[in-house]
Amino acid sequence: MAKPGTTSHVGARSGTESAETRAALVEATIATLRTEGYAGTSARAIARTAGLNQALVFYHFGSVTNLLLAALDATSLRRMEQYKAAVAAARGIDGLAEVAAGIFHDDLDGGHMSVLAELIAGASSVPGLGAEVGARIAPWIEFTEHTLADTLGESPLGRLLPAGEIAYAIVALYLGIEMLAHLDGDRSRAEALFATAQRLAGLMSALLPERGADRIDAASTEGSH
Amino acid sequence: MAKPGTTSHVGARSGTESAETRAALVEATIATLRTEGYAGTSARAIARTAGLNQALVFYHFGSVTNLLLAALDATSLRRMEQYKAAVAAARGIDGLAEVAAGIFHDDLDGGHMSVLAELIAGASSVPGLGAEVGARIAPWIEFTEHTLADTLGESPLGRLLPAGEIAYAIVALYLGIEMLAHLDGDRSRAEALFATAQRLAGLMSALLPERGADRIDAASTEGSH
DNA sequence: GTCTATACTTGGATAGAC
DNA sequence: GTCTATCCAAGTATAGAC
Repeated sequence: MAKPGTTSHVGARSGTESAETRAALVEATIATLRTEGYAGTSARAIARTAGLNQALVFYHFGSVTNLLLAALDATSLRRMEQYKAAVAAARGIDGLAEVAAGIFHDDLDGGHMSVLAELIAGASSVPGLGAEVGARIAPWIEFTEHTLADTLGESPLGRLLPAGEIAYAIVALYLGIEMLAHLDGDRSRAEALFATAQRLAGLMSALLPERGADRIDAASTEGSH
Repeated sequence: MAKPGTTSHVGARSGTESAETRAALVEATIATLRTEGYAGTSARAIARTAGLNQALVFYHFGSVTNLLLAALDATSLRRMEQYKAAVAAARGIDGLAEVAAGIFHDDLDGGHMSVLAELIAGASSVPGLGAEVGARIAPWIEFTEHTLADTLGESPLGRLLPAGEIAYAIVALYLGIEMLAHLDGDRSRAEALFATAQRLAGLMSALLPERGADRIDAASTEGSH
């Protein structure tokens, strides 16, 4: 059968307009997910947002679920790049807290985290979706873990806390905050929380040796674990 | 019009079987939400689980959404009672961590938290649902806040941390963990996290004065804030 | 109060014209 | 590659018999 959608398809042809249509559908999916939620993101709704025909969803992606995953991949990629750049520029644990707060704000506005939240939400209905979404979250936990290890790796606190578990907790917390903020449309509590986190991070950084502050570029060459 | 469903309805008649039917539908809703997820919890699916007719959902509750909220109310009430009893019996911050871990385990098995998570998930589709669910989460944040204040209220840590924000964070974290654990069906990471939390709480309680340990019954009579 | 039957709507997915 | 037209499944909700 060889459905076009799944992953690659033609896609990599010369400069065909097909790629543009695919991209437009992906963007429309993100926008629809953001404004209408998971349940409101049907092939018809996506096509309407994109100003395209509903049948194109199935021609290019095979199913709505596949398009949903493609959309998640797209935002994840973009966000990961931005996170990495922001984290690389941050100094110490208080710098990280600042980055987290700023990015949370961006995410709520841009709806990138919403896409993930909606997909997690909808994952319980479609059988295979949960595992697929889970696989796409794993890199975020790893990224958080590496960032943590690099920031407070050899400090007393770093030795006390298992980085993997803390990373898992941070991702879970971030996700939970997003969902709560999404519920009543009230992001003030979430923002107050990030403000407090920044304050506490400031306190902590004063107590800790400023590891990672001036050796960011050396991080990848270090094998100490 | 006076739809039967919304909140009260006849309900409080003598010993009518109507109440039993309502209860059966509520229980079936919880069970279905747990096994099929939000999207799979239709009036038909609920009725099938209950061994009843689909039309009864609308007769007794007016709409599926109302029944969903009734189910959330039911589990919330039950869980709140269990939480309060468990917390009242706990000693100090390490006792609380133990309670949290045990209850998390129960919740995953019993699916009480799943109901909330699914409803939060689905809330983005139905217009008014988000606010309704949010209103039902508020008591949990308050409960957590009171518990925190009572446990480490006058300790140095208690003075440093704003209880309201930490409570908000804890609820968000708990929710996020539940959603992540639900995703891939892997609860081992979550349980490892709770084990670590217990270990850390043990460390902290050794450093803090054991406030709240022997004055739980006096908590409600205290006005100090 | 509970059932059967059904009207109405929406969404996934495909066939086939262009 | 994109469109129109259409099939089919599943869901909400109501009417009316019992």
